[in-house]
Amino acid sequence: MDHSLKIYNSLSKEKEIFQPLHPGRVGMYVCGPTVYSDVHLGNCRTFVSFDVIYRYLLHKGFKVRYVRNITDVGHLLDDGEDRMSKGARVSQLEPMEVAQKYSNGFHDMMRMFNALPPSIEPRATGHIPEQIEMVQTILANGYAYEINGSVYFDTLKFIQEKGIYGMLSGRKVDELIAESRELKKQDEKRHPADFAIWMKASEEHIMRWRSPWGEGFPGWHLECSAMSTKYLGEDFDIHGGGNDLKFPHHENEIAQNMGACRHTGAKYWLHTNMLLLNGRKMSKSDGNTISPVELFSGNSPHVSKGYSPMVVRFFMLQTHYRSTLDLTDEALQAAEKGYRRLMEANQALQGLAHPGPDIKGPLDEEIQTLMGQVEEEINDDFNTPKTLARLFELVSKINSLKDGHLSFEGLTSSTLDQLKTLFREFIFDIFGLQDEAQGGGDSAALDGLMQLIIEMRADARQRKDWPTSDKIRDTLKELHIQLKDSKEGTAWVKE
RNA sequence: GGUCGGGUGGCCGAGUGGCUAGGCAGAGGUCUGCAAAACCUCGUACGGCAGUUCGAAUCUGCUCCCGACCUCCA
Repeated sequence: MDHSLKIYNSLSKEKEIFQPLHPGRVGMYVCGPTVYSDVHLGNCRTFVSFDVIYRYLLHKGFKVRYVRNITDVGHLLDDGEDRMSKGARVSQLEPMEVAQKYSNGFHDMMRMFNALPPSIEPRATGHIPEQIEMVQTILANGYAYEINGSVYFDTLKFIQEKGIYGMLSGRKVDELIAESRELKKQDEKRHPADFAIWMKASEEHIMRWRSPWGEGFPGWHLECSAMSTKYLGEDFDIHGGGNDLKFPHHENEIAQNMGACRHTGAKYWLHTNMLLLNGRKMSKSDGNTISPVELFSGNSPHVSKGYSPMVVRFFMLQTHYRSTLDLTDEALQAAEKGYRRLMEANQALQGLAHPGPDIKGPLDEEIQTLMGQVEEEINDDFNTPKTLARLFELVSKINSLKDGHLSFEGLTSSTLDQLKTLFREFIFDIFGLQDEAQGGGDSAALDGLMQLIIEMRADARQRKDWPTSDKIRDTLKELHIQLKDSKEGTAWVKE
């Protein structure tokens, strides 16, 4: 059985066996959000994907330094205005207030999705000296030029000397020349493919810092180069982000890294695919959009009801991170049921006691094989849908054992224990799911109450008092509590 | 237009030369006072047209359709 981790590298366009630069340690940088408005659901998908990757690396025993930045400067709009400044102007706040407000919202959302916080969450504005230093290095190396207080990366020269520009996005410079849009300040650039690494601040520009080239602000791509270098070194293991960042952001990042320290930065580049709504890209302008909050509350024409964060997370795991994920109401409903099935099976499993005797037979082997496959699937480029498929095959076994359709004969108690551990680890530690059916703080009282009701119904059933027992069952159903009868007694679950 | 990724059973979604995931929905059965839950069985799908092959959904060519990116984007 192959237990090595394989990762698809966007740089080589192939799956490669993961070998960390330093044994036992992994450095991972993921491009975080620009905090100028509420988090987009698509952001959530990307960060949930990397959360699973982070969690799995931790599970494998790696010491992981996970850096995910917050962009709070330099990300310009079409008209040349800074996204942060615009947010500040529109709501009459300090740019830092805008950044703080949406950072808080972003963190709240990540918590709802049960995404682990990164080890370091650096902000672009907190690393202006590092960025200025990098600009100086790139200038000194001859891959940039200064004009009127702005500094541009000399893409053409870089291409001529290094010949690697475009390796990530598969782009060619001739095309870049021919198709580049008309942009403000483009006239300053020597070549349309050049990009700003330091921008001179105009009179009305609020966010500005002193630099060797006058007052200005850093270019959008620079922060990631500067901060990844600072916290992970000139060479590190994994760099991740959304597909849409491949070009120009990551392409330029690589160019900057090469321009500054002659390294590409990360060894493995991972890109998550886009989230679609009803088969097409989410877009505010044509109404084809839904926010995380709307999705949770059901307050949107695109969904028939609300879906909990864990259902949404499970839904995301059912698709591979490199495939587009199409959000539809129907698919969410299916995911909700699947999620519950998995959770309930796990609860049943954790409660299973081996009746003995402890003998190894065909069932033991079958379960061992499936458990091995679970591990194999996640090792194959974090294939969560396939991993889930394997877990669901085990769910059938678990439910059969619980219901007595399958005998414990031939299953060792050690394998049963391993299975319990495997489920706990995959569901909670790696997939990061939480059991929402497990009641909140009032669960002790509720449990007692439900126990009483279930006993009363059992009495009624013994007396063949069907109207009473059915009334209990139906009334609870209306309260979204479902009773599940089996040979072992009655269980209940919140719907 | 350029670049890239797709089109898989009613829906979602893996897979990728023969052994043909999984979830949801559906049908039949077991169980049940009746249900629900659970379990068992079932559908034999891979856009179209050619070709390679003993064998293709999987490879090649052509074609149709969809999506993303092309300096706003996770």
